[in-house]
Amino acid sequence: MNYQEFIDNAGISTERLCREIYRANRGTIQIKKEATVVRNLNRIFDATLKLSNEKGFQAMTMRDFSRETGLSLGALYAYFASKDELLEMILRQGRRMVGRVLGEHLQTARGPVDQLETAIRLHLYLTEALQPWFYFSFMEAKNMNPREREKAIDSEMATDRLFAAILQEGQACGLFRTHDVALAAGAIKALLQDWYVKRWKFSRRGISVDRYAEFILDYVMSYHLKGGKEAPAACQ
Amino acid sequence: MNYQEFIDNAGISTERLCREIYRANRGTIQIKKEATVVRNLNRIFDATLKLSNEKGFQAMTMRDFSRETGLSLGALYAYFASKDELLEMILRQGRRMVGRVLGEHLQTARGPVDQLETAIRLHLYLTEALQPWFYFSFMEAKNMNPREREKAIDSEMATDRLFAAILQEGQACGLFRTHDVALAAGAIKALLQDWYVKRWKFSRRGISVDRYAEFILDYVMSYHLKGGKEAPAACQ
DNA sequence: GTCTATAGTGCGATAGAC
DNA sequence: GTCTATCGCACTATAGAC
Repeated sequence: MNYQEFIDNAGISTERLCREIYRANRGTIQIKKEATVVRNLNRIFDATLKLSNEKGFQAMTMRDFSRETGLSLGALYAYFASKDELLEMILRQGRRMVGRVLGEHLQTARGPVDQLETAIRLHLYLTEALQPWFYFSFMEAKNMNPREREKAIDSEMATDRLFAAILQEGQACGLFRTHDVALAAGAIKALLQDWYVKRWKFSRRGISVDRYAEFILDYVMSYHLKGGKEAPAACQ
Repeated sequence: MNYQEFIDNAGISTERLCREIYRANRGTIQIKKEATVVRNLNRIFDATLKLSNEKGFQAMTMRDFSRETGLSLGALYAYFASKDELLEMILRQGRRMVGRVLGEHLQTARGPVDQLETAIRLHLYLTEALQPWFYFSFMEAKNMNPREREKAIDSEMATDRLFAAILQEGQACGLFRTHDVALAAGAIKALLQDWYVKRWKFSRRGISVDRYAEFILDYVMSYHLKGGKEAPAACQ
């Protein structure tokens, strides 16, 4: 799998995201014509991520927001009841899409090495495709209300556990060297996170996401894989 | 070197930091009695880092701040002319202390392996000792004015270059395997950064800073070191 | 469905008493 | 050196015209 293949298969598009949001929030969104809602939600999301990622969600005023979206203050409040609800809507829907994509693509791999590679590529490609959302979610987490923050922490821990489980299995069947799996899983996560948190650095250097995927895989495997690359029978 | 030894030698203390800040800002601080200034600057710094790291510098109001420091609004403005100047004062002084400590301790190492270990431990221990400041500086960077943001980026790039130079030297003299040094330096930085950005995760698991230092060193060295650990003569 | 105009709130910063 | 009291402003959110 490379990034282009991932994009072709994953079914990630802002259009789809906005349509899902509309259908999930028919209660709070006052506008009734689906085409209008989808068009404007697109603008609303782009503007929120852009302005927040430039100067923070709290610091983004509704006037900035109105200018960026091209909608008036009054019109904006037809789509959400408060700034806080806007935040929640974006986070919730992003989480849903991330969960769907991970769930659909993770189970295909067989054996720890293949699983580890798939999980790393999948996370990296997903964060590339939704980079503004991941950056937003990461940077705003500490400013959220307790409920939203807890969900962000849950999600962080779930990723750690996913990688830890793969590493554990690889150790159990004798394919990987023995290490603290929690620390090692955290390290993988840190390397993946760097991609969307420091995107400017990689862009500046002209590093593509596929190139970075190769790099991380090399880095991680050189720590975990034993010298002889023959898989023991226990690893399928 | 372990963390305790670092602390005993590094001369990092809030008291010292506050005294330096006072002397560097005699122009803008209206209060004249040094003892008073140092005592209150201590409160001001602790409160800023605490409140900002809980909910963001922008979201911290001067009224929250007054409550946390125990000083009135009027009193606070005797120490800085605006909220923005407070931000700048804290960033500037932190940078100065970080620069001093790195400058004093980095040159002692000889040979790429020793240099790499020293640089990693030093960065890790420094971020541990000043964790609230590093976290603050990292999370608020994108909300700063252009001048401050540029300084934060410069500092990030300088660390990358420091690690890249060590790796480059190690490769040149045949001690390290050949890799993209810029990517590898960034990876080291990402692993170090995880320590102060995700401190809650490590605390929760009871991982000490010395334990994490061993982990990172193992991780990084297993990627760079060639099989035979004998250093070629060219590496001193 | 989108607009303009504005009510009501809470902010950063200051003046002047002690 | 620190306080209380308050100014002027910019914000979020809403009401009502079109």
